[in-house]
Amino acid sequence: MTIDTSPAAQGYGAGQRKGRAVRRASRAAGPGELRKALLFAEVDGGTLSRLSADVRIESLQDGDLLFRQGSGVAHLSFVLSGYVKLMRTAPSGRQTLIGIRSDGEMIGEAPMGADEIHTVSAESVGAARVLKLPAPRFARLLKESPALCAAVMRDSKASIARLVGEIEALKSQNADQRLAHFILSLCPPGEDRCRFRLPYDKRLIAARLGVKQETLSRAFAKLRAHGVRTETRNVQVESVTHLADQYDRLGRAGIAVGRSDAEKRHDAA
Amino acid sequence: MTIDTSPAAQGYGAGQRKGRAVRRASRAAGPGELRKALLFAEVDGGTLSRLSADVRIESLQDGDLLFRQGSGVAHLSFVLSGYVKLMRTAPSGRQTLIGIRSDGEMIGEAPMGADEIHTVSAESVGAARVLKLPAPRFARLLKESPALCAAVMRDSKASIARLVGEIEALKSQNADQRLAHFILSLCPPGEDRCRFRLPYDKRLIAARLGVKQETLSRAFAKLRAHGVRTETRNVQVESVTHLADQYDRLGRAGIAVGRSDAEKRHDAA
DNA sequence: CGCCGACTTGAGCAATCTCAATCATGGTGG
DNA sequence: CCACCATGATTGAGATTGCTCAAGTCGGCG
Repeated sequence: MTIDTSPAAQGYGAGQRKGRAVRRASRAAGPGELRKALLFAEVDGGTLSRLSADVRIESLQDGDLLFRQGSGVAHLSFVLSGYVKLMRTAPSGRQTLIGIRSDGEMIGEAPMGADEIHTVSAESVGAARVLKLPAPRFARLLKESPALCAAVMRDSKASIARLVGEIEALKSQNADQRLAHFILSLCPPGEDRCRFRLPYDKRLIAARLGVKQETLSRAFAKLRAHGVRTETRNVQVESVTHLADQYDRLGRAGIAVGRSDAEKRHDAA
Repeated sequence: MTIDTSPAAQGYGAGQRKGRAVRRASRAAGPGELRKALLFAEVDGGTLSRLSADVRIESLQDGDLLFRQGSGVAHLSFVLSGYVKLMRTAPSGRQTLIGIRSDGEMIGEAPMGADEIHTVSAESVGAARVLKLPAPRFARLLKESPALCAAVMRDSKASIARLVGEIEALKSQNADQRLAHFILSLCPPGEDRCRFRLPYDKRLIAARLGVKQETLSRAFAKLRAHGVRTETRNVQVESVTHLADQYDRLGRAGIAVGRSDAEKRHDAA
């Protein structure tokens, strides 16, 4: 992969530690590894073994670039361990976090044919291992395997649901609420009092929630009053149910669709 | 369709003009009508004619509810004329606009089987006509037709791209920029000076851009200095290129992914 | 004419960003 | 071992953006 000089490439200078396209330790892999990709959970073994030729596993270091927005789609990749962040780069050069992928998740979109272009860039967050299979082979099998089609369609639906949820959050919740929701999503189910480690640093969490780092820090401080302790990356939640209850109280008005009928009726009352 | 009393149903009281599930003038339709759905643009006639049984066309009035978030997916629908808005309702009852569909566009997601649930509500904006086909029939044909699968996957990709763009906009642009971008997207291609009509009222545009109506009004006022005149729903753009150039100047810092390498290099210089 | 809905405008306030300083931590070299 | 530095995180102060509430305008329409 070459380093281009288009406007979209701003921020990836040669010799920089971050953003380079260097990868280490690429090795071959078999069909067994493919099962680790959630996409293939319900795909038949026959299709999987046909897919498994030319499958490779690569180890990435923090900041390694997996692919760049605007470049051609050569592989379909999955996270085996670690985290990979997806970003969009505006013509101005500004980068916006679109999502973060972890164990078993697909990185980017499933290629359906030749001549596809990456709509986002993908970069490793810390050390990570990814599984890559050649896009042309995948696209070919996609045409022949209804099971694979079904898997891709299911995955797309899940992606869309996730993105819709994100848009809803950005439009209708303030920073405190988004952080509360994020923390609740990390709490292990079952326990009301819990303790866990943040999956990545606060800078990345801030980007994920769509706020500045300082704002996130203040939001964490505000949640302390609701039973959320943090020391660096460790979080302790006094009571998950209590935090969930306080949810709307952290709220703001939000961006509605004009006035809802509920509001209208309320006015009339 | 019944009116439930769950929290999510707030705002849909019986007897309200808006939000009711009443529809008028449902009539049968043939395979010819199906071609108007963009999803089917490249689907073979055989599949299409098999899909066409039980296809119906319905006329909606402003505020008519097509389906409600949380209800079962009974049909796959397309806009034939007019606009349909997609909204999510939070447990608190607050509604957030997720998207707006117009001519030929699919409303919601393609059903893949039984037991699917609508993740959003759909409501007519002004008068509209929609085409509906039974979900079970569509799901069955989806299993048998690779062409249909390909169409659905292509559509999902487009949806994802649209949603990603929206998230990027919400995270990295301020209200002025989002409005400028929206206006630019409405300008007919080719002409530098142009004049057109806004597709729907400003309340809905505000919800789409994720701001309050008052904020939108002020954003319009600010764009006047950049050659954008508006009188009610009519817009005149002095120079599309000039507006596009002014784009970043309307900007703010935005929510980046930590500091980009570009910024780091800039500091060093 | 008078009302209604859509839109605009103004004033104040709340949330968030910006800039800057500080602090803790871990690693590095002396 | 300690001084030093880089990084991440926190905190403070002030500016900006966008929201809230409220009033006012405007164009249709009965």
